[in-house]
Amino acid sequence: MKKLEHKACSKRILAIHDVMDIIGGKWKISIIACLCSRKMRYSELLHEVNGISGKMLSRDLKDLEMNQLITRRVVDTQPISVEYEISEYGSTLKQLTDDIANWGLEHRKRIFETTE
Amino acid sequence: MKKLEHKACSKRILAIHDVMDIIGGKWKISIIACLCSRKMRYSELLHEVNGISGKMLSRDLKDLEMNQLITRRVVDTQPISVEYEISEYGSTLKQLTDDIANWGLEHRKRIFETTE
DNA sequence: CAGTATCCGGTTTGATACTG
DNA sequence: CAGTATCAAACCGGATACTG
Repeated sequence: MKKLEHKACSKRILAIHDVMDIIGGKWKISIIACLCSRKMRYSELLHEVNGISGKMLSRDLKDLEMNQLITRRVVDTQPISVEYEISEYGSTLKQLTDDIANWGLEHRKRIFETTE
Repeated sequence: MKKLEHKACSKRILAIHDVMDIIGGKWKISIIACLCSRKMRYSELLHEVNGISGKMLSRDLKDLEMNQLITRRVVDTQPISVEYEISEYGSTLKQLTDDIANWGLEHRKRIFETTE
């Protein structure tokens, strides 16, 4: 877990900064959303999270694991595979990722309507 | 409104990418959260959104306005002031920003508990 | 007050090649 | 399969000075 700073200003704004540090960035929410639906291997995520590069995926997975949102388990197949799974704590983000995805879906509709 | 791309892959993941394009980044959610509570002038936001620079604030405000999430109104005082307000569409994000802030507040608690 | 312009270093990201 | 190493490009974001 990363240590947090403490400054004297609006708690809500600080809290939002914290969240964006953890799940902000281009890919993290997508990764979490994927893993909320089912556990996945590295290569599956690489395919599901459209557009992510291997480097970013492994870096973000490391971050998410560090923040205890997901778990990593090496499966002793030949060759090895690695299973990523949402943690109990991580699943407290499920509602949030759902809301984000749903807002995005509605937004798409709106865009396609207004731009014909 | 920005045009969106269209590729053949999971709609939910695409939707999430859209959302992160719009409200991702370091400051945008904080700005929206502020404006959800009340309309504010530029200088107020500069003070409320702890740590943001003038450049980033005006850039993000422009982005948010372009996406029709907020409105900008020049008030003819001397010197002029500018009032930013959440739009009707932008207020559909209120629940989301609340959820993010609340998750962040809980997360802070958790961190301070586990790291003593 | 509400910005814009410029400079500039740091971070993020992607492509590609490589490893166990 | 599941990554790591390296390089280069793009973008982010702060400080400062300036404008109407």
